[in-house]
Amino acid sequence: MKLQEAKQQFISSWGAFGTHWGINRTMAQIHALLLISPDPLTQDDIMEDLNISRGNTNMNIRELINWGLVERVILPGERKEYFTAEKDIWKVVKQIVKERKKRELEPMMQLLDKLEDVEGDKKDKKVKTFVDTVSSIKRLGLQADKTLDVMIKAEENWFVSNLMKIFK
Amino acid sequence: MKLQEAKQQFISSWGAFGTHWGINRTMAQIHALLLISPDPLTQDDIMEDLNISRGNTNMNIRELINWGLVERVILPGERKEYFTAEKDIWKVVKQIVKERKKRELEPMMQLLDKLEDVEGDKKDKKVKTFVDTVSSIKRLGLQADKTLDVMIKAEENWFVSNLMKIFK
DNA sequence: ATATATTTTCAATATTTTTTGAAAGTTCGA
DNA sequence: TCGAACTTTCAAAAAATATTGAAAATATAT
Repeated sequence: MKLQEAKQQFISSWGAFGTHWGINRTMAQIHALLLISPDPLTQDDIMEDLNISRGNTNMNIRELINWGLVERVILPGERKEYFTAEKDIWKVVKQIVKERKKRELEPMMQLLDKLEDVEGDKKDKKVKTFVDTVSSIKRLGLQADKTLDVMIKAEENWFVSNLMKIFK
Repeated sequence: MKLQEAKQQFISSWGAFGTHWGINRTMAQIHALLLISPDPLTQDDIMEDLNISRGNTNMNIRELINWGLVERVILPGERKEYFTAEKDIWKVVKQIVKERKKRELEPMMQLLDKLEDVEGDKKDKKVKTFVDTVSSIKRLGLQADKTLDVMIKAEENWFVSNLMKIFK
C-alpha cells in the first residue's frame, strides 16, 4: 500500500473510531492528520488536506487544544500559526483519560452522592433496588477513579512491565 | 429527594452519559430504567415510563439484548414479554468492555497491521512518522487488548483487592 | 380456523449535530 | 495609523441520527 492511501485510511478510520467515543469525526481526523505529520501544519494545510471549511477547521483545532492534544506553534519569521500534536501515544491516552474523568466521571459521582440518600422506606422494594443500584455504581466509580489517577501518573514502561506481569 | 425525582434524574443523566460513549440516549435510558426496576418490565411499561414510541422502545430493547445487557423473561401465564437487566454492575461493565473490544478495538488492530507495512523509503520523514505512529498505537492497543482480556475474566473482588493494592 | 394480543419493521418525520462561508475581529509590519 | 494577512464567530444550511406510528408479521387462546 502506498503512503497516500494508507494515510487516507488511517485518517478516515480514526475519524470513524472517534464517533464511537463521543468525539466528532472532524476533530478525530484533524488529530489523526497531525499525529502522522512530521512537521507542524497550518489551518490552511489542514483545510486543504481534509477538504473541510475554514470555520470547521478552526473550531475543531480549538477543541483539540482544549483537550490538551494539540499545541499552537509559532515559527519564527512566519505570520501564520502552526499546529502540532503530541506524538507520544501513551501521553495522548493519559491526557484523554484525564479529561474524560474530569468531564464525565466526576460529575456523575457527584450526582450519585445526591441520589444515594433518597427519602423513603428502605424496605420498599423499589427504594431498595434504586439505592442498591446507585450505591454499587458509585462504588465501582470510586474504584475506577482511583485506578485512573494512578494510571495518569504512571509511565508507559511501568504500565507495560509491571501491570503485564501481574495480569499473568 | 423523593424516589420519583431521583429516578428521573438517574435515568436522564444516564442517558446523557451514554451519548458521550457512542450509545444513544434512549438505549441508555431504557437500560437505566431496567437497572432500578426490582421486577421485569414489559414494552408497554417502558414506553409509558419514558414517554417514547413503541417502535423506538422495541428497537432499543433489541439492541440492549444484542449487547448482552438485557434479557427477555417469560412469566408463566403471561402473554407479554418481560425484560430485565443484569443488576451486577461489575458484570455489566465487563460485558460492555467485551463488546466494545470486539466491535472497535479488534477491527482497529487489524487495520493497523495492514497500515504498518506501507511501501516506501523508511528514511523519508513522512513515511517514518506514519509508521512510527501506527506502530506505537498498535503496541498500546495490544497491551490494552491483553489487559482487558484479564479484566473480563476477573472477579470484582479480585479487581478491587489486588489491583488496588498494586496501584498503591 | 379465527380472532385477538403482541411484536416487529420501516418509510416518513423530527431532532440533533456538524459544517459552511461570509462578515467581523485581531494582529502586525511598514 | 493603515491595510493586508490571518483568525474567529455564528446564523443558516446540510448531513447524520433518532423517533414515530401505522401496517405487516407473528404468536396465542378459544
